[in-house]
Amino acid sequence: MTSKTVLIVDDESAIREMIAVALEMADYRVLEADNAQTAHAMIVDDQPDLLLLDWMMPGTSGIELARRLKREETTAELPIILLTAKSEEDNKILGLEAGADDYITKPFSPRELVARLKAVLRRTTPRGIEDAVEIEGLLLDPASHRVSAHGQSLEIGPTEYRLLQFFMTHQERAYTRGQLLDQVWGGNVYVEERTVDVHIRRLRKALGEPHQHLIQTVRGTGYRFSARL
Amino acid sequence: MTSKTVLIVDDESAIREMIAVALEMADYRVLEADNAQTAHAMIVDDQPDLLLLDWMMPGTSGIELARRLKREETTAELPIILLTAKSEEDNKILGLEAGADDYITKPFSPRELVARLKAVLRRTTPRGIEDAVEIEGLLLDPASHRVSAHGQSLEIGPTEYRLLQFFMTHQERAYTRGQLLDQVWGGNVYVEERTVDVHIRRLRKALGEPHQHLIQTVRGTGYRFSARL
DNA sequence: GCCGCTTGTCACAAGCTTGTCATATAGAGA
DNA sequence: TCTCTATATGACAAGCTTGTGACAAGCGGC
Repeated sequence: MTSKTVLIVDDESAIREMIAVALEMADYRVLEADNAQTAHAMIVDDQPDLLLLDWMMPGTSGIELARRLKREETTAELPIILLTAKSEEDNKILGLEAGADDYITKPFSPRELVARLKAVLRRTTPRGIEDAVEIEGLLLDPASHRVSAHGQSLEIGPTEYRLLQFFMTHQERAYTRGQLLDQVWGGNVYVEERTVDVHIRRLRKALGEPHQHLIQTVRGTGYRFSARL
Repeated sequence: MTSKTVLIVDDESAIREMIAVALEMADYRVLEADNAQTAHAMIVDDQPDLLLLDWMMPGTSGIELARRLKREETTAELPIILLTAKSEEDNKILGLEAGADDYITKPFSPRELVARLKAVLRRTTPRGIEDAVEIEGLLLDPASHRVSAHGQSLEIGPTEYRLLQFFMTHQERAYTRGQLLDQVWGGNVYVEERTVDVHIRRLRKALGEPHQHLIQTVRGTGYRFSARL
């Protein structure tokens, strides 16, 4: 299994360190940030799979960041676990309202943390990362990181794989080249929009004749993945 | 699409000019300021959509201005891209802490600038999630950017799509060709009014026999979209 | 350091769209 | 019915947008 990336946001480096160690032992990739701004940048750039967010921080607070992330389309799906020293019910409510998926009060044991984190990930990644997606005989299996058409496995490059995975988990919806760049390439990469075209072509080629029609051009807009004609 | 306004703040007029040209070519509206004070006034008055801010300036520095803007509620949401001659990591951190959304080091190519600017705008402009509209089996779904009649998707060009979308969201009301031009083509475009006729025809053709009657001619005035006879 | 694979760009080819015209039709009023 | 005016249509050339093949730089493994 490809290991997940977790971004820890907390202003106290000791706490970050403690958590990081625990997560690394549990085989997660770990990123750290000590304030909301940096965190936001890292989220856009590195696209972590989960956010461990401290509730109280100088500057933009955790809640504030959570709200902002939920508002933006590209980050709205990112699961968030709030960390807080206060155990009051009020905060819990506020946190969940802000879009947090779970909530842990300090102090907590590394074991508890990892357990909750697993639970949230299990809950929030119903498809794509874990489960294989299949459509019209085209199968993408994240576990083996392989794509096959009617059992016959296909030759496909890394970028095309990511592109296909994104498409298969976001069907029936048109995306602009810019959005695809954000979602598949990651945030602050500076790439020509037309590059998307080239990868679309490579993907189409890799899929072969029988599945070409799944990747549809939406003239004047971008592309769409759809089983419908 | 209405073009976005970008405010460039830099004390060197040569740099401002260079950037302004690049942005204008990319179809942005450009404002310029050579110091933080003027910039602040322009932000309040003209409400630009994005700020390109030089980091080092005489008087109030870029960072300082950024901090100030983030503190004020009315301007906190304004996306900021910092420009700087220094490529040190320190500044990047400082900049992001001050609330910048991205960061470009001089020298940079106009293309890179425009690309980043687009990315930031895309990220910060909350994507309006419009709902699908349906009438008499005719369905227009903005998400998938598709029009279908009783499940069967229709072949339709970009302009006809926009025209239909406008009509479906503004039913039971007659519009003159001029109004349609304004609404669908966008304000400052000079096209022959008769052109609307042609697109109406194309739209009718695309809709096919069963839905023709929805697009009605209002003699002496213009057109109307209506389910009523 | 060399080799092979992946990527991002370009330049050019193809394919669609679009705004206009010229011409055919259809309405309205006399 | 006839006439005048407003619309509908079919055809087109220019302008854009997208598809392609080739290529060079970047990266990782040997």
